[in-house]
Amino acid sequence: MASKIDTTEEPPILRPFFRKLNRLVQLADEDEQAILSLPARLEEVPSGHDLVREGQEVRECCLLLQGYACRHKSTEEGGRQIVSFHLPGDMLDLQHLLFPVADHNVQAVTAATVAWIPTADLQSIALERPAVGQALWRDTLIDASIFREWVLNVGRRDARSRLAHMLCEFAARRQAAGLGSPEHFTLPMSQEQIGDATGLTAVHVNRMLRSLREEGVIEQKNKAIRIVDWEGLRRIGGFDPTYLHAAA
Amino acid sequence: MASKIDTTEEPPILRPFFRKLNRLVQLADEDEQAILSLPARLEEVPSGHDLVREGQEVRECCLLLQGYACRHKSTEEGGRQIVSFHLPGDMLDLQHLLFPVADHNVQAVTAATVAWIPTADLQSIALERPAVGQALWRDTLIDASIFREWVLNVGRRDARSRLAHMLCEFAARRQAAGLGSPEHFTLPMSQEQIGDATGLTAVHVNRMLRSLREEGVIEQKNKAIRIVDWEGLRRIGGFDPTYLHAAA
DNA sequence: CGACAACTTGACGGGCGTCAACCGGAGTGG
DNA sequence: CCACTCCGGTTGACGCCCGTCAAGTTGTCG
Repeated sequence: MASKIDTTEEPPILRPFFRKLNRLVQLADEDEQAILSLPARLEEVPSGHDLVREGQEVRECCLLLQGYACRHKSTEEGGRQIVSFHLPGDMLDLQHLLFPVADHNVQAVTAATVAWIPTADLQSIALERPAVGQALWRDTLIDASIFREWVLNVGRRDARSRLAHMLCEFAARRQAAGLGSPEHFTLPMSQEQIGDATGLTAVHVNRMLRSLREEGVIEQKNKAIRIVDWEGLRRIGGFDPTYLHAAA
Repeated sequence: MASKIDTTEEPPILRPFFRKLNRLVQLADEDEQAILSLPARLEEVPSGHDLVREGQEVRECCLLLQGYACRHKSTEEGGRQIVSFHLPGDMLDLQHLLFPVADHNVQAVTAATVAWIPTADLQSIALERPAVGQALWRDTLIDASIFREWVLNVGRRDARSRLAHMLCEFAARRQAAGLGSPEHFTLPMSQEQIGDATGLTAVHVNRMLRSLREEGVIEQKNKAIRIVDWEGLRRIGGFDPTYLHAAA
C-alpha cells in the first residue's frame, strides 16, 4: 500500500495509456505530449484492495498500470456481481469524469499498481483536445458494449457457455492489448470471482471448468490456462469478438 | 410505415430531446437553437419493427419521439436478451455517433414515431458545442450505468426480485422523464419481452407477476399496472435509483 | 511445518425451464 | 353481427440445471 508522489515523471509512466487511446483515435504529437504530461500519483495496492467504493466522491480517475482489476456491484442481500474485468492500460472509472460520485466499486484482483489522475485535468484535456476527448468517449462506449454482452451472457447462456465466453473475451482482450499469447496465459481471478462475474457459484464454476477440461478444449494447471481448441471454445461460448470493437 | 421528409420543421419536434439534454447539462440559448434546428427525418413504425439491425452500417441516429422501444442481442442458439428499454425522448443508438456499425438491434416495442438525425450533424454539434457534447456523453454514461445494474439484476437476483426491480426502474424513469404518475401506468411490453429482459421465460414471468399481485404490492389489469405498495416493491427488487443518475 | 484460503468432489433439493392445454381479447372476413 | 383465427396470457405437471451444504485435498505463505 506504499504511496509515493511522482507528479510528472517524464519517461514512460502513462505511455500504455497513450497507446490505448491512440488505438481508438489517431492522435497528434501535441495530444501525445498532453497525455504523457498529465499529473499522476502512483500507488501500489495488494490483491483485494478496494480502489473505489460505491457512494464515494471521486476526484481522481484510476488508471491500471500493472496487475488486474474488476468492477462490481452488490444486491441488498449481499449477492455480489462483477460487471467487468480490467487489464493493464485500462482506465477503471472513466465515468467519474462526468459523474462525481461512484455508483459501483472498483477492486484490485491481483496486486496492482495504479496511477491516479485528477478528474479536473482529464476534463480539461478532453475539452481542449477534441481527438483525446473522442478517444476517451470511445473507450466508455466500448465499456458499454461489453456490458451489453455481459447482460446477454448471464441472462441467456448456460453455465458452460458463460465460462467459455468469459475465457474467450479475456484471451481476446489480452491479445488486443498486446499482452501476449491468447492461447496460453494465467487466469488471475479465483473461481469465486469467476462465479461473481458469470452469475454462478464457485462450486459450479469448478464443475464446468472440469467439464471444459474433459471436453479437451482447455488445459488448466492452477491459474495457468491453455486454450487447446480455440474454435471449440469459441463455439461453446458463442463468442463473436465484434462487440469488443477491436480494442479495450 | 409512412415516411415523410421534414428537414427543419421549426416548432417543437426535437424539443423533448433538448429538454432531456438540458437536464443532463445546463445548455445555452445557442445550444438550444443548434439542437432544435438539427435535420430530422420522421418515421412512424408499427409495433415490432426493427429500427436498427446488428451488423448494419448506421448513418443516422434514431431518436424516439412517441411509443416505446428496446435494444437486444441474441446468442448463436437464438436466445434473445433485451438489454434496455426506452421511453419517448431517448436517443436509441448514440453509440453510432462514434462507431459506424451496429453491434446490436433496436426494435419498436409499441407503434412508435422516431426521428432520424444524421450522425455527421450530431458529430459536428458535439464537437463545436462542448456543452452539447458533454450532455451526449453523459447520456451514454447513464446508459452504461443502467447496463451494469442489469448485469447485477440478471446475474444475482431471483426471478421475483428481477421483475420487481424492472418495474421500479420503469416507473422511476417514466417519472424522471416527466411522463406521468410513477404509481399508475401501462406496461407496454409483452410478458415474452419482459422475460427476454430479465433472463426468464414468459411462463415464469407470468407466475412471478401473479406472486407480486397476491403479495399485494401491485395491481394489474391487462397492461395497466398500479403499484400499490411502492416500498414493498422497492424492497423486493432491492431497487436503489442512484444508478439512474436522476435522469434517463 | 502449521494455518488458512482456494480448490475439488459428492449428495441432495429447489427454482425455473419445458411442454402442453386452455382461455380471452383483438382483428378479419363473411 | 357473428364465426374464425391468432397472439398473448394463464395454469398445471414434470424434470433438470445449478445452488447449497459438507467433507476432504491441495496450494501458499509465514
